[in-house]
Amino acid sequence: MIDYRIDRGSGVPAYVQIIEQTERALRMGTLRVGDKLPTAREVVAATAINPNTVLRAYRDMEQAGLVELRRGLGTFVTRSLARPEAESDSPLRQKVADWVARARDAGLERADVLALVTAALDVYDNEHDSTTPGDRERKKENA
Amino acid sequence: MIDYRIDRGSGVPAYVQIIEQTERALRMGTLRVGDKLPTAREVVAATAINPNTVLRAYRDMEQAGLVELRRGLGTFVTRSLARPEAESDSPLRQKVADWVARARDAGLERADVLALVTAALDVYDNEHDSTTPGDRERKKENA
Amino acid sequence: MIDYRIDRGSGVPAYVQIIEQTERALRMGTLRVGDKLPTAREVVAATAINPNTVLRAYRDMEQAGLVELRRGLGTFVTRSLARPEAESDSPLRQKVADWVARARDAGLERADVLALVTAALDVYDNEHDSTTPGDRERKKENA
Amino acid sequence: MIDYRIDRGSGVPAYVQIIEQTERALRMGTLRVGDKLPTAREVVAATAINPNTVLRAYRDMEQAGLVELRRGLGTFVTRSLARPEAESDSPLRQKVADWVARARDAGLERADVLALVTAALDVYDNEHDSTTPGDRERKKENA
DNA sequence: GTGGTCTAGACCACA
DNA sequence: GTGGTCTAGACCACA
Repeated sequence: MIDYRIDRGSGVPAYVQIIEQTERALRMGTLRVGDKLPTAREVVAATAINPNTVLRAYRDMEQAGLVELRRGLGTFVTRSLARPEAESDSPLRQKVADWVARARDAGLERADVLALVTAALDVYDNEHDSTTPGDRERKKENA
Repeated sequence: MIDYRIDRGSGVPAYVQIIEQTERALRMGTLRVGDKLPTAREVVAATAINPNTVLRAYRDMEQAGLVELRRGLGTFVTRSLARPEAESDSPLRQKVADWVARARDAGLERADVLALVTAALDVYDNEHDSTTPGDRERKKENA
Repeated sequence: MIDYRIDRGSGVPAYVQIIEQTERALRMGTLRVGDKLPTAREVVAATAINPNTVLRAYRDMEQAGLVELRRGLGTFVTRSLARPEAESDSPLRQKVADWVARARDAGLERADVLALVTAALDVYDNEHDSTTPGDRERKKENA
Repeated sequence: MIDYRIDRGSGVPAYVQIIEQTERALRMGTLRVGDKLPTAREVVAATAINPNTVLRAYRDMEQAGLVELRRGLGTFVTRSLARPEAESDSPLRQKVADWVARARDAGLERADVLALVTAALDVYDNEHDSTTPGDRERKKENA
């Protein structure tokens, strides 16, 4: 069961944080089609945010076609965003685990790690921008 | 000069995006103490957000001790967040560039890449949580 | 409930006046941890300044760790600045009440009274400056 | 010669700080009719603010009838705000010096001291408000 | 209902 | 010219 963590004070709206964390779990395959999301009540208990806020996030994801709200039953994943390359035994995932460990062991904070990756993404995308015109989702995804 | 990209519709407030991008540049050493940030007018020209929104971001960073707003002169970096491990010729940076290239070449989107890294960070931090009690900045940094 | 008075035309920004008055109340113990500040709407009704201006003041105080803004609930004091020496039954407070009464009865205006105290502070601090190097908050507090 | 101290970051405009400090000196008798204020150039050297800012303050005080700007000569005090009760050998001044010393020795900061005095003024003025209707300058002076 | 973001626009402070 | 304050007003986030 996905375990949401809300960072009040990050400036990012709570419902956006729920959506982001859900999408990440979908991409990682942690959450699969048919899986049940926690009830609003459960999220409230874990995060101290208001049930309406949770429902707002779930409703947004329903409109995006990711989940389905079934009255009286719960909220269920209806679409996968999983990538075979992101599976837990993939070499890509092994490698990033090694790299992250190295970075953290060297004293870098989570934010440093994410800054490094974002910078690397920017470099890659700039280089492949004019070359690969089909690659339109680049920059906009995580500006 | 840092070049802000605002993703309207990400749900993340524009002023938060400016702060996040500035902090990333500080961590990467792209922005150094004494550097001038773009004027509110320049950001407006580049991003079509309102000058007040830019100033809100700059003011928040001033209160955080990162920059100084000098009337009539501009806004200047006053504190470094740079890490030697994040320098452009560091092995860590080389490695992440390689890994990102592989991931993107395999067809993963930016969001997939960031999801993989975040998941790796979570795994690492969970493993080192109870072991390394000084490591208190974990989860909260990027919930 | 604290009752803000805005002196338009003093040249001091309205949001600064709100912060100053709040901090004074915190120092005096008039406002304690957990107390609720008036809502932006209430301040607007009482002072005829714009809600955004009130929120600017509250936000600044939140970043200073003095209060917490809770959406939908209100703004609450989170830190005390109270000094036991400033309690209402302290001899110090008795004495200053006597002195102020004498000064006012002698025809001095509020500004005269504050000028006298500021001058006395300057004299004291100059005398104890080089002597007490730990006393670094002197002059800067109220220039 | 009066020695201005500008607290950048207090939120109070620099020219207002100059006026406030000048008025305090006038009330205390530190500055008397005929005295010369420092030249803009001198203030700039001491405070690192722009000469125009100093001139703005001087011009405002000229319009208030406190000083006179004589081209090529300097700026001179033309009106006294001094009160006999505030003279350096007055009992009122002795007393406040004692009280301030006590308060500071007890560990109170400048801001605590000023908060105590302001609170005492508020109490006094509230009590004498309805009683002494001629006392119209009360609250407004230092809101 | 309470706070939060953002805008357009006026006007001010400072260099 | 650059930042700073304030406003009125629209709309959103959260309780």
